[in-house]
Amino acid sequence: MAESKENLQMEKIVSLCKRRGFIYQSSEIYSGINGFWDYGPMGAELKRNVKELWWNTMTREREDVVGLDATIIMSPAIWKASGHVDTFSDPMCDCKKCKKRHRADQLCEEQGLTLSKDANGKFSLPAGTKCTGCGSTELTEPRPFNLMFKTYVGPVESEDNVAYLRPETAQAIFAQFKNVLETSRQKVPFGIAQIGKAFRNEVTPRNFTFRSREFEQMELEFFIKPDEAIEAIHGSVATVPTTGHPGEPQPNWGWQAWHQYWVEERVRFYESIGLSRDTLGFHIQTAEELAHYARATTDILFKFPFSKRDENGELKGEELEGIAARSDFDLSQHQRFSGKPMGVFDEELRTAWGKLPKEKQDELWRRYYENRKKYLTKMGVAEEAAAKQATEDANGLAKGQYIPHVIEPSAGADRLILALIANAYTETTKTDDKGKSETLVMMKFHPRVAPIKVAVLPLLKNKPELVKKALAVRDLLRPWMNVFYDDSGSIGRRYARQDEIGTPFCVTIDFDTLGEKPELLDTVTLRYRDDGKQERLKISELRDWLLTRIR
RNA sequence: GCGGGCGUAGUUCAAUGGUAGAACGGCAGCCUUCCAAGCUGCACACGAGGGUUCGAUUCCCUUCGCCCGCUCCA
Repeated sequence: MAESKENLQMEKIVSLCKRRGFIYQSSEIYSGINGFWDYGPMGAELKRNVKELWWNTMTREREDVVGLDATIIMSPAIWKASGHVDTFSDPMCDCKKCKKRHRADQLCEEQGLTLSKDANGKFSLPAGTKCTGCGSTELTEPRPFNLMFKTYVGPVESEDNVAYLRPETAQAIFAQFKNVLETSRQKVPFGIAQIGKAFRNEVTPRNFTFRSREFEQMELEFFIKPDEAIEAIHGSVATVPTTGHPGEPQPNWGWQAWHQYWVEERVRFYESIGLSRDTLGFHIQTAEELAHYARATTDILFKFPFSKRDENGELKGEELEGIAARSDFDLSQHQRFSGKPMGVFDEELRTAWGKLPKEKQDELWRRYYENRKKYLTKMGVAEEAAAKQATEDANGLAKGQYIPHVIEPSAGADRLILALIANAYTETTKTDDKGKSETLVMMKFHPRVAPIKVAVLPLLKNKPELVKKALAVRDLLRPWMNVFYDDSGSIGRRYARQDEIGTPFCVTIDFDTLGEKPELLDTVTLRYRDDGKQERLKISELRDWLLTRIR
């Protein structure tokens, strides 16, 4: 089979990843395990840099976001409240004739039949269910496709002890929302950030690490006031342009402004680590695609070599991150399921509410009531009970109480790593004096994410003074950045090796460093990765020169 | 999970029913005054299990993994 260009490109990237120690297949000596990948020495550094940059950008450099590091296994009740237990398990069956696969529940529904489920949770198709593809009734028994990894807590493997490896990190943030609120001295609007592993038993892991069964998420849940509260306090909700960064957060921002803000903040982040806007794509989810509780979701895409093309032949891109406006769905669910209040009290709102004209109070009360009732009835609460609860909630709003709404920028760390690798991968063809050409690979990582920041190289290995001086320079820089020392082979070979792992700078200790030209004593050659250009720098200035470029 | 293709050093490839070669890469030494120079030496592979056979890397089966297409992607 002829392989596509995109496929070849990915194969080259996969092979580079292995050859240079970025990514290996998990358990490779036992012929691997589908959907799991390990990071080698270079990959581990790259990933650390990315996670640290995300963490710093999202928490340490902001006043309004704090961190959390929660467990992977949590109470199974969390996954009932979040809806994962129900929606993450679809019964599937295959047609034995035409091999088409169906969702058993959908298949039955289409034919006016009901999928039955016995006490053990085993599904079975009613007699006469036909394949919609070929009409055959020869279908396999429905098998549940559970996307959550299951395990047992404690020594007894019984249904009572079932627990799940988290399929997303977000729920832990919601579950700990009250604790964080009470111990962090934050007030809405504020966010909770978390980086951590998540697990999904994907039907088909594909495209190298892009869809893995074990992966790492970098998620922010940013809690904001409901628009009704903003309107009560500020008179109206700010309108911001639908394109571009809306600027510094303002007190009168509603969910739309905050959503726009986070989309643009995240794009700035990607730009700051080397993914220019033209390598990214955007997908604004349509009303049909949106989850029922979501108000808007914008996906930030990266144009991978394996991405599909649109009708104009342009790469469409694959999701790196989704920024979702999730209303107050998540905290509401946990409030209902746990019975613990998830609302906050807002002094400012209570004061402002009291000063509102009656008509305004009524209008906001009504809108909040309708939203709450809509949510409750959607979740299967009976009409009457929903109306009662929504009334309580709206009365609460009038007293300064509400359940915060959420803007959720949720990024995949491993997808980002793969994007950075694909983006950095550059081939150049070099022809030597004899007309012999060869292809050289260079990883053009942004210095901020590059696994190794600088390589220190003595020009020659067999001159002890050069080696000694080079080791001293290495030791000078080592406390400040990831430095690599190399003295084997020719200098050109060592440069090429560094190019292939994406080291942005090389420092060469030569005879001038030792004072062959007295005016150049204690200076070094600084060589740039991307263009091979060189300049001379004083050793005394080297550290600061590098630090300004790798941060 | 289904269908198709594939699986030989780290990588890219070759050969073979009688236990495998190369290139590049790696390591060591010599050499080398700036972009994969040269010389010498060394290490490293038939994904796993079973079957057929006197003998299997080669043929068959199973399994694991990779790629493509379906399916799935809350």
